[in-house]
Amino acid sequence: MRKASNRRSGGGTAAPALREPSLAAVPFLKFAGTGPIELLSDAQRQQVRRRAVARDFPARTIVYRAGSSADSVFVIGEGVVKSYRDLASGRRRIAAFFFARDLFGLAESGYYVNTVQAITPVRAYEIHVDALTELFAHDPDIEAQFLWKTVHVLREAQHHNIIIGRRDAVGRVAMLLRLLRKQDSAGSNRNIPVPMSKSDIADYLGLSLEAVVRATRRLERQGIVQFVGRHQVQILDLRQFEALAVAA
Amino acid sequence: MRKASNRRSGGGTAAPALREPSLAAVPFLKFAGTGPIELLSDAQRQQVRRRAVARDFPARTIVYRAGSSADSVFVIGEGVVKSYRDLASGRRRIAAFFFARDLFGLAESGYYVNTVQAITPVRAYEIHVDALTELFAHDPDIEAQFLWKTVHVLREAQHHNIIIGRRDAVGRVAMLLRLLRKQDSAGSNRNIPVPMSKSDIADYLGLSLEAVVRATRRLERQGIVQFVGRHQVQILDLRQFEALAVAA
DNA sequence: CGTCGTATTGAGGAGGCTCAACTAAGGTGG
DNA sequence: CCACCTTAGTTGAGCCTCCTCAATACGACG
Repeated sequence: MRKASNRRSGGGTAAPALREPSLAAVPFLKFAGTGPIELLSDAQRQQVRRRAVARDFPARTIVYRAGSSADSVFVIGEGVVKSYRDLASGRRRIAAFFFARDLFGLAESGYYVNTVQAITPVRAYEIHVDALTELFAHDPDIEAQFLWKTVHVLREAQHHNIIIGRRDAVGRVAMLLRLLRKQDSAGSNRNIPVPMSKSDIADYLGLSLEAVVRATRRLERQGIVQFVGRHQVQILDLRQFEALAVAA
Repeated sequence: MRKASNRRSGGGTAAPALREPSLAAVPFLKFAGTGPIELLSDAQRQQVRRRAVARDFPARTIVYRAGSSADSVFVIGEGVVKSYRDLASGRRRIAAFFFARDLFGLAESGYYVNTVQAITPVRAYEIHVDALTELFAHDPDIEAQFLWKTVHVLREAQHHNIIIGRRDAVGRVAMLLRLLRKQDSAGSNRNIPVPMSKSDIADYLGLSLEAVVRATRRLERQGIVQFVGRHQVQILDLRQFEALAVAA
């Protein structure tokens, strides 16, 4: 299914073929397969790496704030961030969670539109816009890959729209869990990592914290899922889970 | 503020500098101004035009259906379309309305993810994906413009997220009207064209038709706006209107 | 001047929100 | 090691808004 380049799960011993910064997306055009694939070739990753600055953000660190000058875009090597905006009403709306191999740094007229904050410790590659321009000029094909990645993010934003369009809290929570499941391990796993807090989940789903809690509790009482600590969910009844999460 | 090239509202007499297919977006980078600008140069429009097929879609025509093979992207010359998906629940979610100078044709793995239908009579430029590839190879700068346009659409999707995140129907309707107002005439106008039906508005806002009706009626009863026929709204109290639409 | 799709209005019920009190977990300093 | 403190999570009661169902009005078009 996937072009499984030379994957090796061990630690980095003798210069493993550079795997970061890596970009993943479901392609725009037809291809053999259905899931996300790696967009950048080894050579392209090197090109990007050369012009990027590797940075580490401890959990909770603000990467940038909405309204500040947008000088860079970022590619995540490892970790999870949230991209959000605080509204006049005092509410916070999380526009997206970003994971390894994601691209973020959405700007408008040179200023970031959202605030981005690390949820877990994050390693990211910061690419200055000048470097980005240079990169695109040097290799137009890299530009194409960034375009496809942006299209991918756009699709995800539309999916988010569909999620929060549901009126029932249980269904929305189920759909988010399904997202997190696909994020991890190609989605055949019954244990889902949930790095973010329930409060973050509420802000993402457009619910109150209480509604999220009640929804998860109901899922547990019905024997569909079970929380293992605060940051992992176990799926007990996959059939019912999918039924809820897909029904839309 | 805008590069007001040679605008002339009359009919096309002696070869006016080709204005279509035209792409508009708020830029990614800093620039002098704040609204959307034209992305393509005259030469680039010619390049695009050469590889595109001009097509006319009467109102209500389906441009393409979700799930069908995504062979082309489209740039709108004139008219309005809706891009939507029908859910298993029987509900319809409109992901976006697209207007003149917009780009649509979002695909995943070579298949359209949404259905697109003309709301008004539409003139569009259909660009086959092969032609698009060729176009990008020929002029990487055009590719960049398509990237910026996609980023623009992504921002709009996020804004849509914020709209439907509101719980009050009146506020959501106000935000949509504000969008339509900005779409038309740089937004200094008190008369807003509303090409779509209230049912479409409901599907866009994630409300029932009845809720949309009641919300508009309340706006009218409070003397904030007034419907003139079915497809135009007049703003009576701009201050209150903005307060509602911005508050989020 | 009928007919179909769109729009409007009312009544009743469900679900999420707010407010409020309380519990659990994680981190820090003595 | 434990007391303390802070943040995250849980649960209940009552309110409010939107949804559903149902009946009716309007308007464009043939």
